[in-house]
Amino acid sequence: MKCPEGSLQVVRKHGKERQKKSAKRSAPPGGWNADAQSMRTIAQLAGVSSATVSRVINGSTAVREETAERVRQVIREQRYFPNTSAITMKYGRSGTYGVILPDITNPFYPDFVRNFEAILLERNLELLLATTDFHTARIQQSIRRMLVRRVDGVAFLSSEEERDSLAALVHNRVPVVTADLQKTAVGVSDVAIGFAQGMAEAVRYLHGLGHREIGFVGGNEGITTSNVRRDSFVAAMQGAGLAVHEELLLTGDYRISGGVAAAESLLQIKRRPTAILTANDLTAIGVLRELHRRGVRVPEEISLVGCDDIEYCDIVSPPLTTLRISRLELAQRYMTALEAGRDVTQKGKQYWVVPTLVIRSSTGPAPKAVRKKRQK
Amino acid sequence: MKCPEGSLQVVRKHGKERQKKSAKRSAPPGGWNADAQSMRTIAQLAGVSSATVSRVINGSTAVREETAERVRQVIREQRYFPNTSAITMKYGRSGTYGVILPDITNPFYPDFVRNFEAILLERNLELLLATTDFHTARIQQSIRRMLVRRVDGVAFLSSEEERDSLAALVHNRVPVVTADLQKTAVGVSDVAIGFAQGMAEAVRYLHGLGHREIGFVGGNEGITTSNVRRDSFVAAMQGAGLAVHEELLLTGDYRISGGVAAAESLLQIKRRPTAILTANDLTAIGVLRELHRRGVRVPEEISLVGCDDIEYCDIVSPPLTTLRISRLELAQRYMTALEAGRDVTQKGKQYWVVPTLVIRSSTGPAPKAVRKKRQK
DNA sequence: TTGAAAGCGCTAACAC
DNA sequence: GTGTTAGCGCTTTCAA
Repeated sequence: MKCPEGSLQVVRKHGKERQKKSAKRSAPPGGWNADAQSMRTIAQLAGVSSATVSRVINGSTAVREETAERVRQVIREQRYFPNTSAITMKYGRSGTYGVILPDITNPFYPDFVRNFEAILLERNLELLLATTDFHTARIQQSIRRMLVRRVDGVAFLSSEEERDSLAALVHNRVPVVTADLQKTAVGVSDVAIGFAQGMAEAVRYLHGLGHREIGFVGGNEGITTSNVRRDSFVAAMQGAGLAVHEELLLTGDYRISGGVAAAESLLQIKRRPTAILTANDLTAIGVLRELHRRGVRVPEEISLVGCDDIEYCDIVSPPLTTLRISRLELAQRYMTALEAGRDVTQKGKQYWVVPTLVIRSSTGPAPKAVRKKRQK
Repeated sequence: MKCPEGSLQVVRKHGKERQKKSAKRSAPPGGWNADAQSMRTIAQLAGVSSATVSRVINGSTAVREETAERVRQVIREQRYFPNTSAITMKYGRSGTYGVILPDITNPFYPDFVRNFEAILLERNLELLLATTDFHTARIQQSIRRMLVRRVDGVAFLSSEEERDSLAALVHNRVPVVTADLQKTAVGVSDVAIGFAQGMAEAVRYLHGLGHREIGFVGGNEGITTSNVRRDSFVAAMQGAGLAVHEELLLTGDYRISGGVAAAESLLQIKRRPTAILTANDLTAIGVLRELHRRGVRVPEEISLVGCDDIEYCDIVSPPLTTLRISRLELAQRYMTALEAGRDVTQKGKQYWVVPTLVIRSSTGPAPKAVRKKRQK
């Protein structure tokens, strides 16, 4: 189909004719022009050049107030709004920050997104969201999406360590902020959760309640953030002078299902713990659910501590004791890191968010007495 | 600051010099060029014109295979990726769909986003997310964000009816798909939930269990989707030949807090219902929580039915009976509607998703006998 | 089969 | 104080 009707095409509208093009557009009787308007349209209607329109929009003082007002008037009448892709093209930056998440169905992340979006909105910035479902391929795809959209920075909350993929961002001058990797690199900052303190506090608290056999259900095997949490737990136990039993160190998947599975295994073990710490609340909820199903009472027989403090901690029964990680603080830290990291030739900085222990009803005194009685 | 150092600026790099500009960029020793690459860079390295590079990237057959391969080689070596804002500018469309949500912390929506994102990904499309927190100002702001980013369509799941704001989208040739308004307009399609059937099924089920005094806790007062749900409930009751008592028709806010508040009121009322239907699961969870706190047993004293079937229905105790709305189906319907609605001069279509009743443990036989005994 | 060049909307450097 | 114009990266005629 090469336009058989032809002749029309012969009229080339090149060169100087460009100027005339949008002049031909006339507003329909109903009101304003349905076509996307450009600055030229506005300029012509206001009897100025597009440069002046640009100046008015960007608040340049070098425009006579009278002219500016006329331009603003036309802008309002025409309901004109700028085309950000032109601006993006001009500057090579898009006023957009990317957020890469592992799993948007974990309530922790929507909460983060909500806070982060609010911060961006204040700065008139945009959010580009990508979720990875813990898949490496999706991570790489997400990073590419960020690159082609020319984002100004990436908040990378996907737990997996992806140095190589992230390098592509840094090479393209896109600062990156990772989650909880506890290390930085050129162009890559990190926001870590103070699990050392958090786990220490939780273990101390449980120890104070008389617990000595404490189990841990981590996140996905091999993922960096899982390791950090597990190691922090182990360190906390040692710090409290408690023995860590390998068989009580389980892995989950940061989801309810993983908690359920871990609880199943835990109940098979002879050395049953009197308390369980988990890598996140969903895991704890899964554990709770399985314990409940098996008729194990919480906290009478086993105490349970989650991590994150998602809203649902408070609706399960018993409400979960948990290590709260403030999503607002996290979002703020990310924004700070992103802004401070704009120069990707510099080494990134390390930021911290310290969790706080929120005590609810899933924890109680260790059941020594109870167990002894039963065993008789 | 008008460049006092002057002389350097005198060398204007205009006109034909443009061609030379990127030729000066040389790849650093480490490997590939850290500057964002353009097609010109690739073209020069491959010894072709940028038009040819474009053809190769877009799979035009009119390129000799040998040339094409050479170009692909350079693209790989240079890790080149296109700049979408240039494409957006060229076409006036961005390959992005906007999603406007009321509240991303309601697990229903992340679930939707997840499914919708997956569908977009298949089509190589992007997602622009905005949340409104039920505020009109935020809705308008979101719509503007969609406009300036030149989205190709908007999935508007924010419950409030915003005909006027949405008109701005349609005027700019952006098709809109609303949620559950049960009406369409030029350029505006709608995906509605079959609450008529759903509520009828739920009421029939409860009626079958002997319930006659059934209460309803809706969503935010005055919001269209709230009205639809309440009206569907009322119709369902009438259809089942049951009386609707005004005092048993309460409003909530689609959140846990609203359910809590509604339950408080409900327990004050003399005519205590034996069953409660709610506008969504969060509301039901709130009701459940308050009933639990007040020592009212579910389902022995009061049966409870939610709506949505979020994951947390299954972790509260007792697990919630609910009207399941499939997020996958919803996302698919939205995509279909968005694609079918591309011609904004046509009237939109009405689509439906029918909920299904999922029976868990929060519902049981009406407690007639129990109550009578107690009253003695 | 390939290249040259216009043009998408915007900004900024420069001219007046 | 305002206008003119190049140029951001890409696609797409049209010409060769």
